[in-house]
Amino acid sequence: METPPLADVIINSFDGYSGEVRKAARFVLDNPRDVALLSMREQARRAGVQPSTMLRLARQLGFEGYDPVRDAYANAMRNPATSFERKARDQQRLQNLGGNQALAAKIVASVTRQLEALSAAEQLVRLTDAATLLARARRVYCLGLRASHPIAWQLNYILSLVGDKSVLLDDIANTGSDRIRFAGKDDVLFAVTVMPYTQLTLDIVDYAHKKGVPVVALTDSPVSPLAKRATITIATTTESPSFYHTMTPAFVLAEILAVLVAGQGENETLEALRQVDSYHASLGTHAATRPHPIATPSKEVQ
Amino acid sequence: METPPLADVIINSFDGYSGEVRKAARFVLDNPRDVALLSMREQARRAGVQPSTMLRLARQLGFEGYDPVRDAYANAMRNPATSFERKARDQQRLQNLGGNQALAAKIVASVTRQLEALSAAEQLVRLTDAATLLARARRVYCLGLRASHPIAWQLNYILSLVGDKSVLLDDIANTGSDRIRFAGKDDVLFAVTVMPYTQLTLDIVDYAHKKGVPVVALTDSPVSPLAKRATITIATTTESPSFYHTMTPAFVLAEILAVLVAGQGENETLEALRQVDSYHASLGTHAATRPHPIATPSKEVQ
DNA sequence: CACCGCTTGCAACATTTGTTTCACAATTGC
DNA sequence: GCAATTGTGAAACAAATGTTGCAAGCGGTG
Repeated sequence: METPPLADVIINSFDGYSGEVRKAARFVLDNPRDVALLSMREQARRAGVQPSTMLRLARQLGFEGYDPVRDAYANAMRNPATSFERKARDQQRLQNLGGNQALAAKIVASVTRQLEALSAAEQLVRLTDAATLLARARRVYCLGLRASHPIAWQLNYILSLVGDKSVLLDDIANTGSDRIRFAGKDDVLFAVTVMPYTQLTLDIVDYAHKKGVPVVALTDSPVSPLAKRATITIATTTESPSFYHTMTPAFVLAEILAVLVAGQGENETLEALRQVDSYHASLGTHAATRPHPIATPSKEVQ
Repeated sequence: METPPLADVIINSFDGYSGEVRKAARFVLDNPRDVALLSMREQARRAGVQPSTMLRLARQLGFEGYDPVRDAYANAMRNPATSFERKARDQQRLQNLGGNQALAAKIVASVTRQLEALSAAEQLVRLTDAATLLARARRVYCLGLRASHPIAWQLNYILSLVGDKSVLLDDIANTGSDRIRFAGKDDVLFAVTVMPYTQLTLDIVDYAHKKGVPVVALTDSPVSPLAKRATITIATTTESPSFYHTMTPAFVLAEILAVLVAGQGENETLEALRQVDSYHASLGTHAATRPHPIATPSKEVQ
């Protein structure tokens, strides 16, 4: 809460208030957090004012009652990162939009907020730890079924660009997980699942865990069933304003993880990327948007 | 609130809890701020749990009632360094730590910025227009190869939850695109590719376009080769501080698109979701975190 | 099968909440 | 000085809150 929501408004019209209302306003200005955390009556008590006075203040600020005021302060505390003004602006725009566009905007806003949370220090530490573990592994087994498939696939895909040590545990004819048999202590199993947890994923993780294979878990909670078996657990959220949960935060995490792992490869990574390029050039995989993609292959790899 | 007050305690004894209490504990873990800001009953509602269960959780944690718990969380919110200081501190820490964490943070920041741009007005219009087109289509063909696979797959997956009109143009033995032969004017082809554009994707889009099949293109530029053939083009960025471009913005767009399309299904969507649930219940696809998932199947679908 | 302990949902409880109402006091204008 | 307006305090209200107690349900044991 960089600048408390109503601070400006209150300060401007403060002189217009009288006696008791000023006391109430002072309290709000001085204890913005308490506005959200305490009941109105309790605030009145601490401000040395009657409950009615609190209400009068709220009304003078243009609100229906005191709850809207508390909500405003509560929201400011919920996501300290984004400023109140911006939120207000977004809110404003939301109301001007149609239902579908509003929903779309809401989802974007929600996901954005969740992404911001990913850069918390502990998360970064976990990520880099996991990256190190994966980078040192002889083989990386990627496992993500159903809704978690894109995440596991993405990690495997990027890792496959820079080497051949990644194995995607997915295949037709129900043989997808068979290769986990060859995993050992020197390998790592990267497993993804979120609520409702896919039973097969848990089973495979269980199997690997019993065999002593280190597990990097990407899931939705530190108390997820995956976390129990995991050496390192990366937790993220999946909440969304829509009927379907979002896998986007997990998706970025996988991308970042992959990039970090690849980065530890140094020279081998560069060499591999060069090979990928010439390979695809030979096969004509990509449309030729220009003569030949030679320089800085890094940015061009798909 | 860097580490929420009771997080450790809850995580440690989580396995000892049972059923409903776990749900309550999950909520507390996932929404620490709401613990302080909302009434217990409201939290119970959001956690999908009886108020009594919240109380039982509090008792199991060694508290007299639930208010002490809320107080603990409230205090944690009162004191913490202001977000500004915290940001500065995080920044500081980032520089002290390895370059890997800095890179991770940079990627997150970059993607976050790109996501914010997605809620621009025109984007939203394009999205909803595309959603309407897809919703009205008899059949939706999803096409995304190589790096674009997760995006096409995700759209197809979500659409498959709520109906059977989506077809993923991907298969083994190089037969992935064969089914596009059956597409006509009443269908829609959803195609994804970004630089460097996959030749095969362009070819298939070309084929469909010539047959009069409307095309919704998700790509990285309004002048991408895809855009030329498209009825509606949704453009996004793929830039990333790392060697590998990010597919995350495209991924959210696909998720949102899917949700919007599903939303236009109304009753059929709800019915389909119920079916998905009972189907998976019969097969035991998901781990049973509780006796039986009855109410509000919507949130539980994976 | 009956029994057990344990968990879960429900309805009821006394408080506390935000709000309304109204009488009284203070202030203002004439 | 008096009337009118405004500000204040206290009591009363319905609604919502945290909490309690109990009955029904569950799975396992003898």
